[in-house]
Amino acid sequence: MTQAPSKSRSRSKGRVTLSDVAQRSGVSAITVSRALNDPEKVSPNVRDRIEKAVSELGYIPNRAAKSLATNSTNTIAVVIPSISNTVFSSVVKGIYDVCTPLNYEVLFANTYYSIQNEENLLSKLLTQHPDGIIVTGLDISERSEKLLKSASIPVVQIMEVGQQQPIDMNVGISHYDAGKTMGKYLVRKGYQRIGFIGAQMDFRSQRRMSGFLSALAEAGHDSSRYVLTTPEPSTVKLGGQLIGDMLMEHPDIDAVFCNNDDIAYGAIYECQRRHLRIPEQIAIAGFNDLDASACINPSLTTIKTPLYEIGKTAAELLIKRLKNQPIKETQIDLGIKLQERDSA
Amino acid sequence: MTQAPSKSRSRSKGRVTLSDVAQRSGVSAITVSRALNDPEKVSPNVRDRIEKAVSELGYIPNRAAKSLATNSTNTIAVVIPSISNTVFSSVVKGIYDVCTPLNYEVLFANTYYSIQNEENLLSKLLTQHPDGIIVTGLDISERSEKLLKSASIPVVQIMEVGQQQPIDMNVGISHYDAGKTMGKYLVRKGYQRIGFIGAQMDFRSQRRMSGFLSALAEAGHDSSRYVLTTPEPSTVKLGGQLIGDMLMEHPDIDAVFCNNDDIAYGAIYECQRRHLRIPEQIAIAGFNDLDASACINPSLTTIKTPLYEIGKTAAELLIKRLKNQPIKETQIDLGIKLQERDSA
DNA sequence: AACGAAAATGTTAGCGCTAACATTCGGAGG
DNA sequence: CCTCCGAATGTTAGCGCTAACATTTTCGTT
Repeated sequence: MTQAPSKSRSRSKGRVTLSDVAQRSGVSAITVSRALNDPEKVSPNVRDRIEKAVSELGYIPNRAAKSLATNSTNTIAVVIPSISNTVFSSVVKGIYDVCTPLNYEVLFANTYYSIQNEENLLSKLLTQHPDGIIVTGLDISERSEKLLKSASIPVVQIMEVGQQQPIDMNVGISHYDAGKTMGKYLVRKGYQRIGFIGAQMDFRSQRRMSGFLSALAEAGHDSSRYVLTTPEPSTVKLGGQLIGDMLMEHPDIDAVFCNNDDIAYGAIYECQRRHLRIPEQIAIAGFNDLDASACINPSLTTIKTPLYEIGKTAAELLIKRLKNQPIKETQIDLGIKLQERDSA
Repeated sequence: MTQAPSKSRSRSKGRVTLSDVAQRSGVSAITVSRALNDPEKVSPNVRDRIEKAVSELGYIPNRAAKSLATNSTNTIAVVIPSISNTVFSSVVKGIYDVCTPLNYEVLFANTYYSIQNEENLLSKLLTQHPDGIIVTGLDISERSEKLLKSASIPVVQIMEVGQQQPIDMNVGISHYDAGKTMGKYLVRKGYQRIGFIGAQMDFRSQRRMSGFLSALAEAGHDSSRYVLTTPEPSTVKLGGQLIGDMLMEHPDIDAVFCNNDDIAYGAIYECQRRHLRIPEQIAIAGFNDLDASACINPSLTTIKTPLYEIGKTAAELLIKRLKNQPIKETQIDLGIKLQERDSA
């Protein structure tokens, strides 16, 4: 068990390498490589010897070397606004559940909803030469688009499908239609003074709002009157503030569509605090149908979005493309569902 | 702009490399490398030429090659139970906020609270040869511990500090003390039949529970009577079920400490549904102090935990170690705070 | 027993980058 | 004008792995 004398200018840090395993098991390095990556190409008894050596030496393959040699990283990059947003953590779970068993590594970048950030993060991410990339949204800056295209790797844009042409593939829902669905629903329910409150107001929120308002307009409602938005990141607390401000200005409002469920929770809490009965005095609706939405009092009428499925489908699509498997559609609308409950 | 004829057995995929940039700017590869990594080592006018070539060619460095040459990946690995858990997404944000600006890549693995998973994920993660690693919890299987030690990289264990000796460094809070704090508080408030409900019941939850129960016992309460737990993952919905079951068996219970805020939300909703007044008829307390806890009705009495700070501190500690900077303490208790509100 | 094809294993070189040492350059000091 | 020294740049080799081709072994067939 003597250490081989290191070469004059060696930079090795003494880690166990493939050749150590090869030496120990009396075969060449490439055979060990095959035993590990393609076991059926190696005879059973050699394979056993190699496995024994691997575990005795505690060999851990070096992925960087593999990447360099194969020109592929088995990594997929994911660009999302923020992991700490419940919405995206569901999406991310879907991505993980597909990638982990297939041995794809997942790399995140959080843009925090800033386009500037997106460009920087993107070029940083590409430094890792991911095999494929999942990015949030269809609205991408020209520079980002250029970066993505020049990387010449498959791209899936998620969360949204719509008029805009995706760079490559696309999985999501139509936010405009979602807004419209809710607008029609509230009109149909007979509400008269229907409002909208929203935070963050990224592109998708804006499209939800415009779908919503166009439904109201089509029904002859004065749609622009009861709208209150802020670019601040959306939180439960902010939902309370927004509904508060709205009620201050329009005490007669009788239904509010909230940007998302978090805002809706805040709105519900604030209404309770003001002893407004929901939905009799004021109806509240949300968007996403998070887990808690079915439990809150009153249970929240909202739009159910297939968050986990978006992540899962996007990852599957990407990996199919990477494995050159046939792909039926490159643009997938996973649809939404109006979840009628007690709050509206 | 003719393509250099590829060598006989080239495996290159036509990506722009350092040498392409070098050729274009009329210097050697190493000079380009220096211009990019250590700009002040290169004369200004050469630097300009190189920068120009980089942007003209759209050069993106290959991190795998760099890792292989430098024997360091600029990557830190993070092992947590689940990203989709709000608690961990705060922690993760803390980690990101430290790592991203310093150009450290972050790699996740979700164990979903399974020790078996942890071992597998760990060996997969180590394949990437991260420079350092952050793992959740002090309770680690022997095999995992061996793996970590043999990787000989710095390790920070997070979420919890306690009796158990950490492998290397440690940032968190004492869950036992947290439970005890809440137990004492509820006793002091004069509640008589104090219970505990909990889901998931991982090691940390168990320690919270045992701290809590010992506080009750010390105060002469019959602590074991009003306890209801389940190993299922905790959700808001499950909180409702647990309190429901608890009330079925012990309708006289007058205070309940919930495993975490999500369970507490579910409990509050369910009590509302049953028209039990909180805190008059039944007090509810939680753990973590998530954003929504201050907004819910009634606002939730809970234990505030420094989630973001845990992530941030852990990442800072790890990076200090990686840069061989002096470290004052290797075990940091960030402490908790009892957040008194209306629900208890 | 000889042949040939398939299976098993080996050799060589190169993926893109940087450490370590080597050389050249530019300018201050005599 | 030469010497010397630090700054700027270059040369060489190697990080750990695998693609591509090369060689050897195995084994069924005639």
